[in-house]
Amino acid sequence: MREGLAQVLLDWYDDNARVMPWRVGPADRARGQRPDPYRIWLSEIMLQQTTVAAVRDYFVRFTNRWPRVEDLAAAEDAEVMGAWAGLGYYARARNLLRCARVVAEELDGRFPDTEAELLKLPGIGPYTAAAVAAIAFDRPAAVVDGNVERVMSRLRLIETPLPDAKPAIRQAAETLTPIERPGDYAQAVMDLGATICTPRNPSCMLCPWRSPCAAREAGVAETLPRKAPKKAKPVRRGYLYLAQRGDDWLLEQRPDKGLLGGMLAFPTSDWGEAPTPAPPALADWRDAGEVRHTFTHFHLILRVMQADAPGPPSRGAFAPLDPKTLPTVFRKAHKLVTQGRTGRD
DNA sequence: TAGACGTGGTT
DNA sequence: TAACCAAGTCT
Repeated sequence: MREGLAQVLLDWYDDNARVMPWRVGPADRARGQRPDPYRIWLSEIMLQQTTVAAVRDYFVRFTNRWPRVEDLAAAEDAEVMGAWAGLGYYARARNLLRCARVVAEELDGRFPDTEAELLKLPGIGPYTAAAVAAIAFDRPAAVVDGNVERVMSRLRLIETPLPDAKPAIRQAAETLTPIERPGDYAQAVMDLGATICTPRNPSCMLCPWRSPCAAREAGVAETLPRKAPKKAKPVRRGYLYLAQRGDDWLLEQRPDKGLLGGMLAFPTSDWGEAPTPAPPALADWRDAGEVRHTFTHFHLILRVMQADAPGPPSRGAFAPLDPKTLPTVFRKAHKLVTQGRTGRD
């Protein structure tokens, strides 16, 4: 009897599953071990638009510090934002806390086990709802992330550029999702996309789906999925102010909405074509150099101004600083003056 | 609905 | 070096 495509992939996964701190591997899963929904949810939030390599240490740190969703829900906002610093997309951390508090306080500490209910929680969209339902609760939910878009567009030779191809891709993904072992299947497709069906130089010779992959057959696997061209990033400039009093630094918390929202920060001017200087205290400001940083949609060049004996600040407050709790752009500025390097991106 | 929203590794 | 890419969500 011929095995279905899902079964072929599950066989491949049984031998090739990657080991990850939040994952219950196929062998343990077969013995009946169940994943912890809290850990699956946390890993999925961290993994949004973020590589496994970048997430690993943060995940271990978070779960050591906050082993259960109730622990995370009880944490101070600033503690969690500081622990998230460096991972990026900080709205995820704000929504993470909101979600943990809803689950702890209104759902008795238990995550919902259906896509529809998960989707109602902050920070959980279509992908994450499906991933948690499938991986944590073994529901036959179709996960569609960047890996799956690539795998499906190749397997079924979907040549329509993204995002117009999304309905066809979802259709293909839902059709393939099995009733048996849907959680392992979800992880298997993503492992396939991450290790075999890669964006460039896919290892088609090693692929369990090399037959019947339509794009491989047509010799165009590497060109899929097609995507609309990206827009060029503009350059913005600004001033950043480093004021010290002994071991204390002048710091402020950024507003909850917008770029780097809710994060600890050094005071800056506005960022634009011709920024207006905005020193946060009367002082003898000196030019300490330049920091360059690239965000998702623009390049930033910051003129770093430094002062040692500033007057009373008009914004922020002086406090001890652990630079690890700063977003990367501010960590670069701190490093510039503490290690005397020119910050390049 | 298209744009906002980070970062670090790879090519 | 500049561009591209990675387990998306929100507005």
